[in-house]
Amino acid sequence: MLSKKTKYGIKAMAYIARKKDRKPVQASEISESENISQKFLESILLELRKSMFLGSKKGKGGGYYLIKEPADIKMTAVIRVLEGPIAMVPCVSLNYYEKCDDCPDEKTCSVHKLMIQVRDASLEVLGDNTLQDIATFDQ
Amino acid sequence: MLSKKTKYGIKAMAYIARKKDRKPVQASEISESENISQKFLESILLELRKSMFLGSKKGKGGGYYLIKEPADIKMTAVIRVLEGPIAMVPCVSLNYYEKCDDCPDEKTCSVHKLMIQVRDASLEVLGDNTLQDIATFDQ
DNA sequence: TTCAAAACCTAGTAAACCGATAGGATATAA
DNA sequence: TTATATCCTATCGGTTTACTAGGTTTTGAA
Repeated sequence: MLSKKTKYGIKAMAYIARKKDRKPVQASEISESENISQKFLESILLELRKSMFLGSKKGKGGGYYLIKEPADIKMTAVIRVLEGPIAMVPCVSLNYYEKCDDCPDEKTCSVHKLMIQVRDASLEVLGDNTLQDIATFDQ
Repeated sequence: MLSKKTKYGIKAMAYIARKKDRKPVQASEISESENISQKFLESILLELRKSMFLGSKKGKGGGYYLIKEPADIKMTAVIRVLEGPIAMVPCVSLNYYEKCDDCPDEKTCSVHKLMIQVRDASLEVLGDNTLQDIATFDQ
């Protein structure tokens, strides 16, 4: 299951991407428009800024803005930062690999075998989609 | 992330499927061979029996056995019973659908759009794989 | 120079979930 | 009758989740 944090984070980035001008967007505006608790959203936007997806400006007229073009932001990257591994099992994760305690041999593990396939399928979808793709309504 | 429950459940079913004869397999044997806490495994096997994947026999020489052929058990079914929805967001789930509180319109939701694709990709993999496929070592 | 608006930071917290464990009751084959 | 196995209920410590509270700091504009 996707956490609310990740869900809200994606929605927020999509909201910012949808704005034609590149002026900073305030957390309060996103919070209202997307029905997200403002304080919670603030912490998420902060994290996205620290992960170099967003820039920010303090004070009046400040807010958050995209650093890169929406078409250059892969959803794999966003999800990895907010949610963590894309794989459903650590022993199959490319970026967060961890050996299972119980499993003596990954090569003969039935779960491993299956989850590799699921990972690859998810990776393909999430790697193909950019923020641009999901932010736009048309098509 | 896949829960240990699901992981253990799949491993246990694969273990049972791998046995050539169809004699009941004891929880203790699976627990030892697959390094799973016996009590925890018991509860999982029980659940799998109640969900009509396994049959059981009590007393000496008892244990658990498959009701259907491994080739007829799709991994989608197993995962749905043990883990719940395959979709990463309830609003995209086929079997466990739930509307999001925050989302006024699914058709214009960027997360929805993306997660539909992920769901379909996962569904294809898990629907193609049967217990037979993942239990066998060869290939 | 003051004020208000915004991001930024730290801490806490209630509730749910997870991965077990405990302690038996019940059924069955030998 | 006994050992063996499933079956059942309850509990529990730890972690995570989804926030909330209560501020500090920076900045633009009046």
